[in-house]
This record gives sequence, structure tokens and C-alpha cells, in this order.
Amino acid sequence: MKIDEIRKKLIEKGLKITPQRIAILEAIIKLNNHPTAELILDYIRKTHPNIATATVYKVLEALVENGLIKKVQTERDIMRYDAFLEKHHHLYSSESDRIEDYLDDELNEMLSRHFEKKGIPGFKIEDIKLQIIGKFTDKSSTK
Amino acid sequence: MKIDEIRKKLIEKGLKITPQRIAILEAIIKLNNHPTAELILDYIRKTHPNIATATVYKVLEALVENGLIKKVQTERDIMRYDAFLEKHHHLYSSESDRIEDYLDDELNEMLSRHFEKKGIPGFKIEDIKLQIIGKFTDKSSTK
DNA sequence: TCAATAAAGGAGAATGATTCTCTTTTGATA
DNA sequence: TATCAAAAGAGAATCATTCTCCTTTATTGA
Ligand SMILES: [Mn+2]
Ligand SMILES: [Mn+2]
Ligand SMILES: [Zn+2]
Ligand SMILES: [Zn+2]
Repeated sequence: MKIDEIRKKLIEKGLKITPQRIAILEAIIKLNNHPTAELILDYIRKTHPNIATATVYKVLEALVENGLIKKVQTERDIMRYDAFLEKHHHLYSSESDRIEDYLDDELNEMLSRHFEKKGIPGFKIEDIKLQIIGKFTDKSSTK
Repeated sequence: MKIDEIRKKLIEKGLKITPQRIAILEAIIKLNNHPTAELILDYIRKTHPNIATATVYKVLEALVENGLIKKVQTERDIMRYDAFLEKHHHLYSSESDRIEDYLDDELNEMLSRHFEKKGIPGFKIEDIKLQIIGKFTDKSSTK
């Protein structure tokens, strides 16, 4: 997502285009792996040294409410943010708290078919998220 | 799970049997739907008026670490606890913050088969949890 | 271009769930 | 029944997040 796309999305949602909002969205995209508010703050302070903590939280909330980003929960008491908007699931290691995206259309179709056939009485499904918990085995972490 | 079962489990894990631990486990079981620490506290104070807040948190932590209960995350910044230990998934409504258990062996087998066939490079799967997000449509809540 | 103004940002205090520290009590063991 | 490590109690501390209040700014349309 480039700046122009970000601007367009903000306008679409009736949000004012501010340097802070653009910086925060860019930060999430750049930082990639589902950063915390604190990581975003640290990153942004390099170019916007005066941004307030509350601004970051308020912007994040506004972006979530307008569907420009998503919240991601983990086992820890710190919210994570995700600018990748295509339907996807997450690989998660509780040891390293690392989150990676997992895309699997075959899986999504399988789930759709399953729940279409076998509905859940008393419940209207809106979305299904898989938390795939385990350990990353690549070089950068044994966890 | 009855008191005797609880006692047995505590002994198995080398945990001392204390009135507080039994009360807290009983509370989670009795309260059922994935209570918060606060709800557990309120419930327990009826019979143990002097229990300390920190004790509840410490006991909950010990029970989680020893596999007697599980933590459940939601979109909110409050931990929920689950004494139902069989493999299951959760139905969740963000509006009401209600969590219900969802058991589906057919689904579990389907997922096992899928990931057995199609592994995830660089990742060793330990568990898969579905968060089924939507709205409850039964009498007790429209949410 | 500029004034009006609602929306957004800055600063720092407040909040609140959770954790920590320190002291006292208690369950398990022999 | 004494011993002692484990656990509980009390209350302060922590810290991610939210709130309040004031100032600044993006947008709009005259
Ligand atoms: Mn918190
Ligand atoms: Mn909190
Ligand atoms: Zn993601
Ligand atoms: Zn459950």
C-alpha cells in the first residue's frame, strides 16, 4: 500500500488526511509483523519526534473502526495491529510472541463448505479466524 | 468436575490443596461461560470474603501453568478463563463479549487431514484454535 | 486566498487489569 | 506436633491504554 492509496482510503472513509495518520499506517505496513502500539511509536518518533502516545492510540482506534487495519490478539496483554487486509489466518508462537500471516484459500473454502452444510444453531457466523499455534523452525528463531 | 476430582488433579500436579484453589476452580466451573478474574472474585467473596485479589490472579496463573484451566482471549483487554479442557473452539460475539464452546470432531479431523497433507514450511503446528465470530441468535441475547 | 469550524493532535493525568513485594499463614510431611 | 516451603493476604506498583482539556490543523466554501 502506497501513500496515495492510503490517502484515498482515508478520504473514502471521511477521515482527515494528517501526517500522523499517514505515518502510522506506513509504520504498520513497513514494520510488517503485526507491531504493537509501542513499536509503532518508536518507529514513528524517528520522523515525527513530537507525536503523542495518545495520538497513536487514537489513530489506531480510528483506523480499526474504519477497516483500514485490524487488531490481532495474542496470549499477552498487548494489542497488535495488522495492515494486511486480505482474509488470512495467523501462525503464532507463544514463546517468541511472533505472528506470521497464513493464507490458504483451499482451507477457507473447506471451512465455508463445512459450516454451510453444518450450521451452528443459535449462532450466525460472520467470520472464522484460525490461530495456528506452534513453533517457528526457520533460522531467525527456534521458537 | 467435582471437588474430589479437583483435589486429585491438584495433587497430581504437586500443588497444595488450599480452600482458595478449590474455590476458584469451582467458581470457574460453576460460572461456566469463561469468566473474568473479577467475576470469579465476586463469586468467591460470597463464601471466602477475605480472599485477596492477588491470590485469585496467582491461583489462576498456577492453574493455567499446570493445565487445569485455559486462558481465553477476546477483543477486550480482560483475560477470560476456561475450565473445559476437551479440545474445542469458541463462538464469540464482540458486541456482547459472550463466549460459547463449540465442539466439532468432524471439523477437527478435517483440519488434521488438511494440515497433515499440506504442512506449513518453517512451522511446527501444536494446536489449532478457531475463533468463530458472529452473533448469537437465541433468546438470551440478540448479539 | 482566507475565515470558520469541526476534527484531530499534544500533554500529561487517570484508569484498571494485572503483577509485585513483603509479611504472615498454612498444608504437607515425618 | 514441629518444621518449612509453598501459598495467601495486603496494598503498592506497573504499564498498556484511555481520558480530559487545551491547542492546532485540515477541510470547505465564500
Ligand atoms: Mn491490560
Ligand atoms: Mn490494562
Ligand atoms: Zn496478519
Ligand atoms: Zn471454552
